[in-house]
Formats: sequence, C-alpha cells, structure tokens
Amino acid sequence: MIKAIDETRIENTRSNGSSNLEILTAAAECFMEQGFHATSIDDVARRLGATKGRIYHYYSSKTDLFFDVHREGMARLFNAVKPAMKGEGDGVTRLGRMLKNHALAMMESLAFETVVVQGVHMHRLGATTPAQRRTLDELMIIRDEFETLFKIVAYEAAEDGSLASRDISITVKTILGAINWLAIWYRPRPDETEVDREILAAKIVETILSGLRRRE
Amino acid sequence: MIKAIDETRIENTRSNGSSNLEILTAAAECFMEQGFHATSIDDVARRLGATKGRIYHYYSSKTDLFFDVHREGMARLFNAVKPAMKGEGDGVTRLGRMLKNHALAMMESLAFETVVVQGVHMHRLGATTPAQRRTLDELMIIRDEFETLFKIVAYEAAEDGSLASRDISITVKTILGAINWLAIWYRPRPDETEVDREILAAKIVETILSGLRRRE
DNA sequence: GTCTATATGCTGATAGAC
DNA sequence: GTCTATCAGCATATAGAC
Repeated sequence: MIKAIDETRIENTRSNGSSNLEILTAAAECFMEQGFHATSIDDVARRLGATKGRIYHYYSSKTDLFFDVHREGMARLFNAVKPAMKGEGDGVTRLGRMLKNHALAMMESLAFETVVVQGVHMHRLGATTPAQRRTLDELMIIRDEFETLFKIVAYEAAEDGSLASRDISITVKTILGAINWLAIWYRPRPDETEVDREILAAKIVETILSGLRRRE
Repeated sequence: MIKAIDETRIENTRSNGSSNLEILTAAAECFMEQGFHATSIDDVARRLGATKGRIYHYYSSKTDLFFDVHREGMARLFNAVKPAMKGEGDGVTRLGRMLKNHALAMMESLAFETVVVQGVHMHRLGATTPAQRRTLDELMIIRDEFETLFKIVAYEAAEDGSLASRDISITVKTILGAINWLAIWYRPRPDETEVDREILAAKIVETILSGLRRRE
C-alpha cells in the first residue's frame, strides 16, 4: 500500500518526463528562507539565474510548484525511513533506527523538509481552487501514511513488550514532533560533516528512547 | 532578568493604555488559520465585524500587529511555566511540571502560540524595515530566555542526578519540539473539557520523561 | 525551452468624513 | 474611534518573440 503511494508520487513528480530537480531545489530553498507566500516566482527564478518564463514552462502555478517540492520531501522521508522498519532488534530498537534516519533526512534535505512542515501547517489553510484542494488532501494522506509507518512499528513494540506507552497515537505524534522541530532550529554549520549529523541524530534519538529521567 | 523582560513586554503590548485583546485575538485566529502573509488586514477586520480603519488606529502596520500577537503569546507561556520552576521535587520532576504547563498553555491559547511558532520560523526571513528587524530580534531574545528557563532547571536536574542526558542544549530543544508540535496537530474537539487537556498533557509529559523503552 | 513585456487583481497603507 | 474611498505597488499568470 505504501509502495503504491510512493510510485504515484514519482509519476506525479515527473509527469513530464524530466525531473527538474534544479527548479525544485531552488524553490525549496526560497520557501525555506521566506515561506510560501513571501516567496515570489521571480525570487525562485533569480536564484536559478533565469526568469520566470522557465518556471511557468514546467509548473502552471506557484501552488503546483510548492506541491511538487512537498512531494519530493515526502519521498525522501519514505526512502530514509522505510528500510529501517524491518531487520534486527525489538520494536523500540527499530523505532529508534527509523527516528535516526528521519532526523538525518531532515538535516540532509532541510529545504525540502521545511517545505513539508509548512505544507502540514498549510493543511487548514484555504487552498484556492478545488483541484489544489484535492492535491493538498492527497499530500496529507501521504503524510498520514508516513505517520502510520511509525504507528505500525510502535504497535509491534507494544506487543513484544519493549514499548512503555499504551497510547500509540499520542506517543507517535510526540516523538515525530521532536524530530520535525529540527526544521525550526537546525542549521548546518559551515564545517559540518556527516559524522557531526550522525552524532546529533543519535543524541536526539537517545533522549526520545530513554527519556529525561535517569534509570536506576 | 526574566522579570525585567516580562515587564518590558507589558509596556510594549499596552503602550497606548488599552489592551486591544479583541483585535489581538481576531488577528491571532486569522494568522493561525491562514498564516501571516496570506492574512489580509481586511480578513482580521471582517472577523471583528469592523473595517480596517479600526485596526490601523491601533497598529501602524500588519507586521506590528503580528509582533504584538507574538508578544502576548510569549507572555502567556512565561506566565504558565515560570511558577512551575520552583517547589517540590527533583529537577526532572520540576521539568515535568514546566512541560505540562507549557503543553496546557499551547492548547488553551492555541491561536497565539501558533503565531509564536510562526514567528520563530520567520526569524530567518527578511523582515523589511530596520525597525521591524530590531523588534523581531527582540522577540527572539525573549524566545531564548524562555528556552533558558528549561535549561536552568535541566542543569539543576543534572546536578541532583535526576537527569539522564548530558547534552542539555539538544535535550531541551528536543523536548520543546515535542511540545511545540502541538501547534501543528492539536485542535480542540467540540465537547472537549479541561480534564481532557490535562490527560493529554500528562501523557505527552510522561512520554518525554520516561522515554519509549520500557524500564525493567 | 527560455526570454521580454504586459495585463490583471489584490492588499497594505493613507486621507478625510462622520 | 471607526468608517469610506482611494492610491500605489507588487506578484501571479499569460502572450508572443526568439
């Protein structure tokens, strides 16, 4: 089921045959720095060293461009987290791997994932046309599927006895919040390495898995 | 020090002698539902059952209005969290009380606190005039002071041995993220009571303090 | 496939009546 | 203190040249 959705994404993202990753990346960076509404198409074009004619050739509206950035961001999260669901360890151990990969993806694709966070926020907003509203609903379904990945493993963790909590839904929302908040405060340092990010991700996951209170 | 900042806020918020809580609340709700840029002054006026003449009589720009909503939101967080710093219990116990009050304030003043989250996000954005940039910087200092409240108690918890983690800064950012994420997903149900919110807050705090992994 | 030029509409902000 | 009327600027989107 998840796989089917993932394939749908790729279809949508690349419906014209070319990926336009250059445009998507420039747009993601603008949206990250200024937000959706404050970003003009001219801003994105300027970042590309082009004019808006190029952008409107591929995307029929700014909203559609935003949605495609969102789709790409979700795709990267799925690609990071899904492989960590299976494998060795009890449920909580696997949850920890998923969270770590989620955190690393947030850092490595910060611009795209910041847009995803904005998109979730935008959910309640009045998306203009019915077609756009439909697309936004579809993106939120994908978002829910992502949350479901964590719920599935959390249920497995509850069954194998490794999970302390009983309220899976609230627990998952809480821990995803801790990770997603990276989009607000994390900014890479100039000299930052992959190892630095691994250490940061490990610390965050350790805090989530073990809690604040020291165990005797 | 914190107290001084709090008083500064009250001065700024009520510099004209009247509190204008009606305008602030209407603005907060619009900003929550549509975001800062997508909200027009006419939207806020419409929600008030008035026209924008009324708003511009008190606020010289939309940005100033946003900042005052942000200030009010921060003030409510301080008022909720500061009393919980002192009192009985070890450091982690007091941290738990602070987090619970924080979560309750998020739910009870959802519109204002959603604006605070937006403001933090907006920090990197290009605020237009130098005066506005100065105000935004000032708001971020208040935000940092808020985070510092948690760091102070976290240090105390490290010293009394109740805190497991050693990296205070990352730990605090992680747990505040878990709480702040409420602004994204929490929406009150029609029949919701104070008790419901207490239960939700308690569950979230329990997850943060004890962690996911069951203790033997 | 990308550019220039332009139409069109919206919104922040102001001026002045009441 | 609030309203009506209005201006000025900006940003989305389109049309058509190259």
